[in-house]
Amino acid sequence: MIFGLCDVNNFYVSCERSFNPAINNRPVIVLSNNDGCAVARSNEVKALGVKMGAPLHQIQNLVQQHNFAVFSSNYSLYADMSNRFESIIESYTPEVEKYSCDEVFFQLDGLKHKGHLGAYMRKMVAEIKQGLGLPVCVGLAPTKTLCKIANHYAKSLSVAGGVLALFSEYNLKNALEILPVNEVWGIGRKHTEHLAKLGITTALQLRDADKKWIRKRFSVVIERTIMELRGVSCLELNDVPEKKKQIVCTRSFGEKTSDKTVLREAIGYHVSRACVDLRSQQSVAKSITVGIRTNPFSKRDQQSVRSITVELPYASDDTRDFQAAATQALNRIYQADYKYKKAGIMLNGLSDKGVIQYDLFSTRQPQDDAIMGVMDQINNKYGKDVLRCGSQGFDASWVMKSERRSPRYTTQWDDVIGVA
DNA sequence: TCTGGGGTCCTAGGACCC
DNA sequence: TCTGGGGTCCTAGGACCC
Repeated sequence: MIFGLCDVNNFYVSCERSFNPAINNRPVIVLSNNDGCAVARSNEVKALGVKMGAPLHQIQNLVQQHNFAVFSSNYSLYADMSNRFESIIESYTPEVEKYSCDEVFFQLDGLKHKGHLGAYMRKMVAEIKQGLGLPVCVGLAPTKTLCKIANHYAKSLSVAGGVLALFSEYNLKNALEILPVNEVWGIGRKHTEHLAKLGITTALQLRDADKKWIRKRFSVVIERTIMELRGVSCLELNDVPEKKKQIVCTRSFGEKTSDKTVLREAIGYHVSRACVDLRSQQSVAKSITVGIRTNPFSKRDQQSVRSITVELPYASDDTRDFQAAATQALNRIYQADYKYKKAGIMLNGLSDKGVIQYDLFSTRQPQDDAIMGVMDQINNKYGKDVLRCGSQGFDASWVMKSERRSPRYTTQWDDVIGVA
């Protein structure tokens, strides 16, 4: 088997740089929602020791001192660049799995006729750089887990051409020997601590450990990781994107609030978003969870974290059903004496729309379905939320901060460079 | 009052990923 | 004063069934 992984270096930062070459040699960070944390860092910023997710207010000194370029997240730009990135890869091999917005797995087994695969991949890397201005690296290996590692070295060693392959036992052994075990895909903080107690600190030690013994102490997940490190492929390429099994929408507020109406509107907004998502994958949901919480970082505020799940009598994809359930849920968990910082909802128990059983006594008529369809169509055509439920409100006083967003270069006519 | 063994389904919580 | 959001998979344990 020949797997590949192509991944964009510092994706959000690279998108910003692609349209703004003036920041090519400056340290750059992109912030999370609400302009809270640094979720993407240029190499210069990483070199200064700024960690993933560092709160902006804690790194202000560095930001000033080194003249960082700071951006709010510009999701429409990143989503569009992500699609273009994937298309180019698809033109090189038909078997691809989009793993995340900046990572694509693929298989090359059918492409031996293309000649030297390393050269073929270097051509792809160059085309992505040329066409999108995005720097990418490619790792090639017999399993997905090893691809991650090959990709890691392609990046950290700044390999010429951006492509690194790991196939021979000699190369694999050298690569795994010096790799800390926490760099292995699937080994997080907890497992790293646990493994250290068993004397396992490198990827090579993990690979050569007794897999049954490890399985007893951990789970089948790590056993699979061991097999993957040995070059036995256990994780297949998921080339048909699967439907989501739950849909989550949560946001922090720009400012704390105790106002129930504001909470209701925020939740109403999330319900609408989630239901659009639900319908677009032709699913229905059986229950909705509504949650509200105070700011966990505040030392002064009284803390409260509450959530509740409401079952619908029948699985639905109708925004109105979930709005009603959400209102009910909020009434049960809301307490006036807290300052809330975040609200969210989750749709659970998803299944395919085709197979819902209507109750014999259900009052719902099938033609009701048309209403939601029409609403989605109108909103698609004239813009998000032109048509909406009243419970969503109109002024959205809870909206988050996004003070340094760059223009939507590729998805808004007015923002396209060169358009007056 | 004594009381077996096997199976499924569901949920909560933990761990991990980007 | 300021600290993101959206997912998946696995396991253990309880409820229930025969």
